[in-house]
Formats: sequence, C-alpha cells, structure tokens
Amino acid sequence: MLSDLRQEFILHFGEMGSRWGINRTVGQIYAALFLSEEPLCADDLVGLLGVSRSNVSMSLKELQSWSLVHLKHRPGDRRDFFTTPDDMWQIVRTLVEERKKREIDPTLTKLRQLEMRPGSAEDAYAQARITEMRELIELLTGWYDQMNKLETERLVALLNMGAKLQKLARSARILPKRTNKTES
Amino acid sequence: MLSDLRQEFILHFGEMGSRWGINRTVGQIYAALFLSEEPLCADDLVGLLGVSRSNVSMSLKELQSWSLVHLKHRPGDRRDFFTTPDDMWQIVRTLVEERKKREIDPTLTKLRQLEMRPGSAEDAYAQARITEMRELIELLTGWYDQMNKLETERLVALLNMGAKLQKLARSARILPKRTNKTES
DNA sequence: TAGATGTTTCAGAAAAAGCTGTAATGACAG
DNA sequence: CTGTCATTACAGCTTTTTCTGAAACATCTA
Repeated sequence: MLSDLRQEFILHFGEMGSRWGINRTVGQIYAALFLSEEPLCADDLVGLLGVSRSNVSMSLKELQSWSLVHLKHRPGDRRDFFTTPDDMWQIVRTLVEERKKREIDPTLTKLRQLEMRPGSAEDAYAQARITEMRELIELLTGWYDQMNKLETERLVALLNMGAKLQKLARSARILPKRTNKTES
Repeated sequence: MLSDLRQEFILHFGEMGSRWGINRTVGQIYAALFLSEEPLCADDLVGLLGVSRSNVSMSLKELQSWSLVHLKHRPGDRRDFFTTPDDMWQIVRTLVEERKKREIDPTLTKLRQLEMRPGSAEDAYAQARITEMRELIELLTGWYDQMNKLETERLVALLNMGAKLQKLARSARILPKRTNKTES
C-alpha cells in the first residue's frame, strides 16, 4: 500500500517531529498527507500507518488546531478528507506563525513581566540578562513580521540575494548601541 | 537561594525547552546558568534546582555536547564551573548551528537520497513533493549560511532594516522559475 | 599508596507521553 | 423516529523518556 520511498520519508519525518516536540504519529500523518496527491481520510491513514483509528482521529484534530491540514469533502461522501497545502511556503509560514503564537509570544509576555518587577539588588544581573533576551527575540520576530508581509516571490528573490545583502550590511551605518554597557 | 524572579524564569524556560524537544532539566540548568553572573558548579545546580547530582552531571554533559555552556576553572579549586556565553547572539548562532548539524543536514541527505531513487510511476508525485521540500530547505539554509558570515553588528543593522529590505524586495527582478511547472 | 574530593556511569524506579478499544455522540437518509 | 455510518472522548494499558542512588572511576595531595 505504501511504497518504500514513501515509507522511508514518513518514518524520517516522524522521527524528526519528535526531536522538535511534535508527536511522532502526528508527524507521520502529516508526512503521509504531504506526499499524497489525493486527499486522504482517517481510515486511509489507519491502513497506511497501522495505528489505531482513535489515534488518527486525535492526531488529525491536533493538526487542524495547528492549521496544518485542510479539510476536503467529496460529493456524496460524508467522510472528512484531508490535505496539506500545495504551497510549501504556505506550510512554512503557518508553522512559524503557530509556534510564534504558542511559544514565542507567551515567552515575551513572561519576560516583560519579569523585567518590570521591582528588582531587588540580587536580581539586577538576572533582569539585565532577561532584557537582553527579550530585545533579541523582539528584533528577530519584528524582522520576521516584516518578511512575512512580502509575497512569496519577492521573499524568494530576497533570500536568493544573500551576497547582495551582505554587501548592503557591510556598508550599513551601524547605529550606536543603546544601553549595552556590557564589559567583554 | 533562588529569588522568585529567577525561579519563574527557570521554570518557564524548562517548560519551553520541553516543547522544543529539549529535556526539561537541561533547559532549567541552562536557564540557571544564563541568569547567573558567577559561574556555577554541579553542586550549586543541585542546590538551586533540587534535582539529583547525577541528573545535573548528565545534563551538563548534554549541554557541553551542544557547545552551549563553557567550562571555567578557579585557581586552587578542582571543581568544574560552568557559564553560558555573555553574548546572546553567540548563543543563537550556536543553537542554530547545532540543530542544523543534527537535524537539518541529515534530513537533506535523506531527501536527496530519496529523490535519486529510480522512481516507479506511483512515486512520481511524492518525489516531486520531496524535491520541493529539499529546494526550500536548501534556500533557507543557504541564506542562513550567508547571514551567519556577517559580524553581529552588521547582522543587527541588517535586521533593523526590515523596511528597507522590503523595498529592495519589491523592486527586485523576479527570476523566471526554474523547473516548477506545477499546475495550481 | 592511602585518603580526600569530585565526576561519571548505569540499572532500575518513577513519571510522562502516547496509544488503544470501547462506548458515547453526532449527522444524516429514509 | 430509527438505523447506519462516521467522529470523538476517555479510562486504562504500553512505551518512552527522564531521574535517581549507589557504585565505579578519576585526580590530586601528602
């Protein structure tokens, strides 16, 4: 039912998933959908992956909550069929967006909250360190937001301009640092 | 021994770690070192976090294998003391580098291998999909490699130029796509 | 070399995560 | 309303991961 090629991809993907905090089965289901030209229904996945019906059901729900799969219906068929978006870039954008929402944003909130807390002397260093971390995350996410606004084609063009960007950076005026008085 | 502020940060960090495939204790130890102005030794961490000596020892070893902590010695003291790099950017670079080495590179190898495999007709779609994925990953890692060459100050300047980059992208000539004849 | 101090290893215990089958729920056609 | 087909929820079992304590292993000092 599943060629060696697809089998291998699916196993690798499940393995990778678990290294990034994604349940192995969820990863495998995603991989199977990713490789399938046709939408698949839950029972297809049970057959393909050999996991229980309920596991498939819950994993699909998880994937839906991440907006990583789309629901499709066939006329005259009550079952739910699933696909992944055709566009790889859309997949990446969604993935980043969701992780940002679930992990980065709450972390920023927490960091800000810790920063404002009236600091006892013993926490001075820790708070400075937290500030550094927050500023770095803000810089990165801010930049990501900018890039995310671009249409894919423009973004690809930009990413392909690595060398040109380096040149730009080399000529860029470096602004005086703000509060960084860290001694080396 | 540990102020509320630091306690909270450490717990949050451990929690986040586990969502990204990093052992909770490893995350907590890292966080504790990150917030500490002074290098800490294994027993300090046992006291601070309330985990077993051996757990600390193994977690530190793990962190060392990721090059995320540095060893320090004090004159006349045999114990190993640990710190995190002062420079947040160095931390990010190391983290990305290690994950690239451990997860991205092996994935690229696997994808290339699957792509070359003489394809039966039924795998044509899957192989095309795999190619798309490989190309995307290569584009991103290639771009990352370029950026990684920049000194931190230049890189920060570049990241701060989000708006300018958008403009550049908007005016960029979009190259004709190579082999992508995907029908929408 | 013995003693003191500090580190690492590892087998098994504990905890967490993941999975399954069953039973409940829902949705629709007739 | 009833029977059929499909989805969902959940209690308990299985597997995996994480953690611990004890013992083995180093390294230094005298």
